[in-house]
Amino acid sequence: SSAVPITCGDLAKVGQLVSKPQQVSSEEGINLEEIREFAKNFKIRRLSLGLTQTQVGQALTATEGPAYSQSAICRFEKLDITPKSAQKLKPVLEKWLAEAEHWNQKGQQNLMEFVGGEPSKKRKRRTSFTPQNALPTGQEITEIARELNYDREVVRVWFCNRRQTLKNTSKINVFQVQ
Amino acid sequence: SSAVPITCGDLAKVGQLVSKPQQVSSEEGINLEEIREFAKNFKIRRLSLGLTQTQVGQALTATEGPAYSQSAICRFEKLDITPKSAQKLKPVLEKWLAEAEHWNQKGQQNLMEFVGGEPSKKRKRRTSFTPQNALPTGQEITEIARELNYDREVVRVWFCNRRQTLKNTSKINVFQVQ
DNA sequence: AGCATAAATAATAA
DNA sequence: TTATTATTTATGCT
Repeated sequence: SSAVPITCGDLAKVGQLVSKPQQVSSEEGINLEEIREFAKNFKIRRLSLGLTQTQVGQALTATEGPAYSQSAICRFEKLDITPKSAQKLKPVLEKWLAEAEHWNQKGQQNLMEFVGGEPSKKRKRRTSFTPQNALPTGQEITEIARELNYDREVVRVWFCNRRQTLKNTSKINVFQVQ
Repeated sequence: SSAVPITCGDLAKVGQLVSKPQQVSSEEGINLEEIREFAKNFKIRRLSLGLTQTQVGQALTATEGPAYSQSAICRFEKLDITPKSAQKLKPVLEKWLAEAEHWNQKGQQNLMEFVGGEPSKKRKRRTSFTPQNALPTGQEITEIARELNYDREVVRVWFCNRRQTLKNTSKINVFQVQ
């Protein structure tokens, strides 16, 4: 049988390409294996610093030129990104992370300042729902799921997330008590 | 004024005690600083293996005697646990993690077998909520509004706007269940 | 001592 | 990228 040509255009992602025999993108001289290695390490180092993808994105947006979304960081870590984009992003992340680690050496407080987050940002207190504004009971969820023809778990999570969205956007906290 | 005695009984947690001057629990000879160090490292090593607290808990439950809940692992990592409990849990976690790392060396597959998770467990496909015209009914809106303790009109308009947006952008009008 | 689930985080459909 | 769904972590409760 004839060999199937491997299309290696702009649309293929690093994660898909890296497992192929030739690990160096010939045309552009991009070392995919190196990128994979870095991506894996980046995640571990990020977590070691206790940073979220969102924090990294926001900090990069503030210091580097263009905007870096949480999704972008996520996609880089998962290698769900084209070699060209990865090649461009890698040095930016590398430099930033090294600097972040440098500040962390000098103390957690310095890192947080560097990242630009509120140093005292505390987890929101868990809300206790009163009977008046309680989430739908298990039975009600089941019923709604049936009526909407959705999986019960999907509906449960939807209510969970929906409440969060509403809480975040409305100035009035309809769900009682912080 | 008289000195306030620091109560250091069974109810105080490692995280609270470790910042105090005396870092060795005198009565029981527990080195709190060592536990803190280990807890921090444990988390990083766990994440490096790509494991969740739930996975660790379940695996421990399967191999070691008693049950270890996700909450238990979480509380250990956050040091929200009494010195006595921490002291008891530490060697168990240490031994297990070392073994997990050993298997991971031999390949990701081996680790997953050791952990006991389904190797092919894939993230659930993201559900596309595409409300068709008939959904939700007036009664359902009333119910949802009541459950969320929101004004009915607010909810109705929200769905109206949402449908409108979706109608403009989506081709299919069928409720899709993934 | 752990369950239920709220809050936070990661992943992804569009 | 944005908006928002799914997953993971943290915690109120008893």
